Amino acid sequence: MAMKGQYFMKIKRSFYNRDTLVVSEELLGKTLVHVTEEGVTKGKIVEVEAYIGPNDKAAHSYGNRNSSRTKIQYGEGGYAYVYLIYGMYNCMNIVTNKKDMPEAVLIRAVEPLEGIELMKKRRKTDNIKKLCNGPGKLCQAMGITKENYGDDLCGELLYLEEGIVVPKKQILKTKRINIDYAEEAKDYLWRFSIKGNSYVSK
DNA sequence: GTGAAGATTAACT
DNA sequence: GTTAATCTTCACA
Repeated sequence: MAMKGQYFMKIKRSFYNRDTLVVSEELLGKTLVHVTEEGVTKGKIVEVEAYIGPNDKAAHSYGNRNSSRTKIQYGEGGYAYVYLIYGMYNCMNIVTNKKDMPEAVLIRAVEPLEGIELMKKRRKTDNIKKLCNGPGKLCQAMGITKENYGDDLCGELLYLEEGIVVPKKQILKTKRINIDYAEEAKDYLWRFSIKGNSYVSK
């Protein structure tokens, strides 16, 4: 089989084992891939949020809380941290930084690339713009559940591929949303999105 | 063992 | 703008 070239290379562990804010920015434009029995779905990451445990009141791992839920964040980067929120929706995070650094990046929105029919079936809608424009929605569309908790992103089922490189001036930094309880942490500009992309969440 | 709250979404008024 | 849906996790006893 011919060399696929850099645009389809799987992202390596070393990418994730770096500073969380740097990884967050560089995640934009990359392709999220999930292989399931029903088929393959791919989406371009267009919006993310960083959660840096020890100093981030919004993070589940704030103050180095280490529970059965957050423990995956204490390992190496490059693993999936999936949790159920409000009893109904799953949210997918990518664990970043090195061992004993409980940090992660929440995937908030992707642009559907492959397996769009499957996404429509799972989401029960034909509106492409609404398939993956939110953390709960993209997990539903791509079939990501807490069964994927701890999955190795350097494995074969759930991983990232190189995508387009997003120029700095197209990266929008804004405050995170829906975390008003987090006091001063809610003002951090830790939400990154691709400027003008119509698939980001509302 | 018991209870409160949440990194959301869709459907309402 | 407001609210219900729905269940795991965490804090406390």
